[in-house]
This record gives sequence, structure tokens and C-alpha cells, in this order.
Amino acid sequence: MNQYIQPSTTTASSRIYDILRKDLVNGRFAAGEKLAINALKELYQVGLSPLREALNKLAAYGLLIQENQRGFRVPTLSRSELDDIVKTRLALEGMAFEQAISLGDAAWEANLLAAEHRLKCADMTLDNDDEWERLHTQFHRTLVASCGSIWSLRFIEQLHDQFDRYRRLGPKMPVIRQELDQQHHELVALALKRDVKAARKLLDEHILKSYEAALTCFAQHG
Amino acid sequence: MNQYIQPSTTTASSRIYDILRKDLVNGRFAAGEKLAINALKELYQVGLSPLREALNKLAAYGLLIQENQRGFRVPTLSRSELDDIVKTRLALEGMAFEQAISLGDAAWEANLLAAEHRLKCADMTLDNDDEWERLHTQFHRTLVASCGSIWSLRFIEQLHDQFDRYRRLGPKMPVIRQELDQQHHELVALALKRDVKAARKLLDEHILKSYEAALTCFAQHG
DNA sequence: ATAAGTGATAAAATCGATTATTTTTCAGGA
DNA sequence: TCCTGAAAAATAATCGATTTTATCACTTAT
Repeated sequence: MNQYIQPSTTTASSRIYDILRKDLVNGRFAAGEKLAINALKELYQVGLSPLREALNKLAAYGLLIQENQRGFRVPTLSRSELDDIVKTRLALEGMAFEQAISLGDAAWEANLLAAEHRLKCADMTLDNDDEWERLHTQFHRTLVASCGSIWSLRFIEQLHDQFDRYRRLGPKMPVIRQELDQQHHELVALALKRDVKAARKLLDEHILKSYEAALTCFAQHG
Repeated sequence: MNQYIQPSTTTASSRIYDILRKDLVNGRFAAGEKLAINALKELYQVGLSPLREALNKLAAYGLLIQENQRGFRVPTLSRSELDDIVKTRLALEGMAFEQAISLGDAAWEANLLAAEHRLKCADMTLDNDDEWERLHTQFHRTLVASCGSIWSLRFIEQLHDQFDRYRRLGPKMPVIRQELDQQHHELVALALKRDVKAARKLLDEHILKSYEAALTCFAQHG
């Protein structure tokens, strides 16, 4: 494992960080909203110091905006930023996937099959969205895990969180969702066949299709 | 300006963040070293709360490693990580530069010429390394500034900081330095000519040459 | 009617002290 | 001599209170 991953025993600060990160990605707070620190303190039943440390980390990570003497705000959403996120994902994730296919060993293949299977199982049980989201994130992480670039993986994860802020706002789209699920399967198949070209092409399509889905969040909301 | 930039009035936390970030990039603390928070408190004459907030942000940014209940450490340096940083820079910065040349307007051209000129002036006065570093960073930031992708710019800046941790450890190399300075001038010339292909090629060479210089930090140290 | 000032209120940032955890030290036993 | 584990010391994390800064409602002057 690499030195940039944190765990070991857990602190109030890291716990609240994980929770807030998830809540921010899930759109629990409105875009542009100012976070009232004292309210958060009550809401999450946590002290001021660990809370502020978590908020500071989230701001450095890009899930919050920090303005000196004015606390923290949720970043606004815009079509142009979504476009940027998607373009950057296409480039970074595409390269990483190609590398991952070239470099991936048997353990990676096994992880990939396992991640796909777990995701498929979660697809069946229609409730428990949270769990599906977790497995979906894990699946995409596994796709590129063997690319060999710690920094690319880091950036890709950050972009996924940003992208998901948009995607999870939109309405459920069973048709698109089904197509995306189908692509998950095909991505694994192409990856295992080491068909770099075709896999890359399909990943691009996959990202663009989910972009399509994410775009609908503007139709509904602002 | 974009919402991810912070300024306005300044707090103890943001002040100490800027200082620590610079000191970390400059190698003031040894790689792998554990930071004694109380010592930092004395050293920078700052309270515990703002200091911890700054450290948390730096950890999220990648200039520190945070381990629960064990405080903060300076990330170690390794050949393989440097390779990763350089490869990722080549990809991200290369794309961004191509875009920047395509999209840059007259204001960008003016900024570019200004940044180059300031850097050249700093080249003359051999003392004041800090100022040169600042202008050098600013020059490279300007090169890609008009690429249109907030997220790429963000990642590129992060990678520059990481790269500079290595570069600034090595010995001064006047010959390579002179070649790099020459390339700065040529990069501007090609960018203004909108010669995307040649500019991209030169930027790649530029990054690889500074990689060469950064590599020497391993010859000296570990 | 608008703009600039003023005081009250709310909120953010910071401090000093306390609590929890890790690390070190050292005595006792194999 | 080398473990082992308990006590002591050091350090990280957190809390509660204080200070500083922004915000809002209101007054006064242009």
C-alpha cells in the first residue's frame, strides 16, 4: 500500500470527514449553501475542533469552498464545470485504464471480477442505494487500480467525487442505468482480453453516457 | 476568477498554511520526518488550532502524511514516485498547454510575455532564490492558464509542488539551468506562433530535462 | 431616497486546558 | 542478554471558553 492512505485507529476528525464527504457527494447540502458550523456540530454530534479540521480537509480536497473569516460553503454547480470534470476524467481515466490493462496481473483480474460480481448483485436488490454507490465507486477504482500511477489514481478519485455530486442530483434513469450496467460487464471482458483499444473506447462511451445522465440534473434543478 | 481560490482577509490558519507549504516544498523538513506539533508551534509562533488546521489541509493536498493518533509526517521521496509525478505532469501539462495555445487570447499572450520577462530579470540577479522560484512557478502557471480546465490547473499545480520537493533538493546545476532558461524563451515564442505541435514537443523536453536535474537529488542524498 | 456611519448580534477563529493515545522507560523474569 | 509488561512521560486529539471579525438593523447626514 502507499503512504498516502491514512487509516489505523480512528479519530473524531477522520470519522466526521468520511461522513461529511459522503453527505456532500450525495447532495445532502444544497449547492452554494453556507454551512453553519454550530448547526453541523449539533447535527453530527461532534466537537468544534475535529469538525473544523474535517472541513479544512474537505476544502483542500475540493468539496468545500473556504473563505477566510466567512467559514465554509458548498461549491455551486455549473454546466461548464461538469464539462470540465468530464473532459478531465476522459483524459486521466482513459490513460489510466490503458495502463492498468497493460500492467494488471492476475490479482488485479481477480479483483476486477469480484468487484463486477458484487456490483451486479447489488443491482438486483433495488433498495440500498448507498451500498450500490459504494460498490460502483469501488468497481471503477478497481478498473484503473493497476495503472501504476499513485497520482493519477488520486486525481481520478477526486474527479469521481466531483462528478457524483452532479450525477446523484438527477432523477433515476432506469434505461440509462441498465445500459451503464451492461457496459460494466463489457469493460471487464475487454480488460481481461487485454484489448486496450476497444476497452479505452468503451470507457470513453461509458463516461459520456453517465455524463448524459448527470446533465439531467440541470433540467430538474437550476 | 474561480470559486476555488481562497483569499480575502487573512487568518492565522491560512498564513501558516502558506508558510508551511513553501517550507515543505523547499525541503526545510527532512523527508520521512515526523513533525512535532509543539515544536512547530514555537517555531512559527502560532496557536495549536490554526496550526492543526493548516496541517490538515496540507495532508489533504499531499504535502503531508496524516496518521490517526500519530500526527503528521513529511512524505518520503522515491525514484518511482518521481517517475510517476513526471509522467503525470507530461500528460496533464502537455494537454493543458495545447489547449492553452488554442484558446489563449491577447490578455494571455501579454501575461505570458510579462511572466517570461520577470523571470529573465530574476535570472540576472543570482541571489534571491526564493523570488526566482516564485516567478518560475508563476511562469509555468501562465503557460497553461488559458487551457480552460480548472481541474487540470489544480492538479498541475499540485504536481509542481510535488516535483519541486525533489528538484530543490539537488545541487545547483548552472549548465542545465541555462538550458532550461533558454527553453522558457522558446516556449513563449512557439506559443505565440500558435505552433501547438512544436510547443508541446518542447514542453515535453523541458519537463524531461528538469527531471534529469531532479534525479540528481538521489545521487547526493538517499 | 440613498449612502455612510454606529451599535447590537451572530458567527468564525483562536486560545488554554483537559483527555485519550502512543511511546518510552525500566524493573523483573526467562 | 533478551524478552515482557506495567508505569511514566510525551504527544495527539479534543473540549469549553474567549477573542476577533462579519453581518444586520437602525440612525443620521447628504
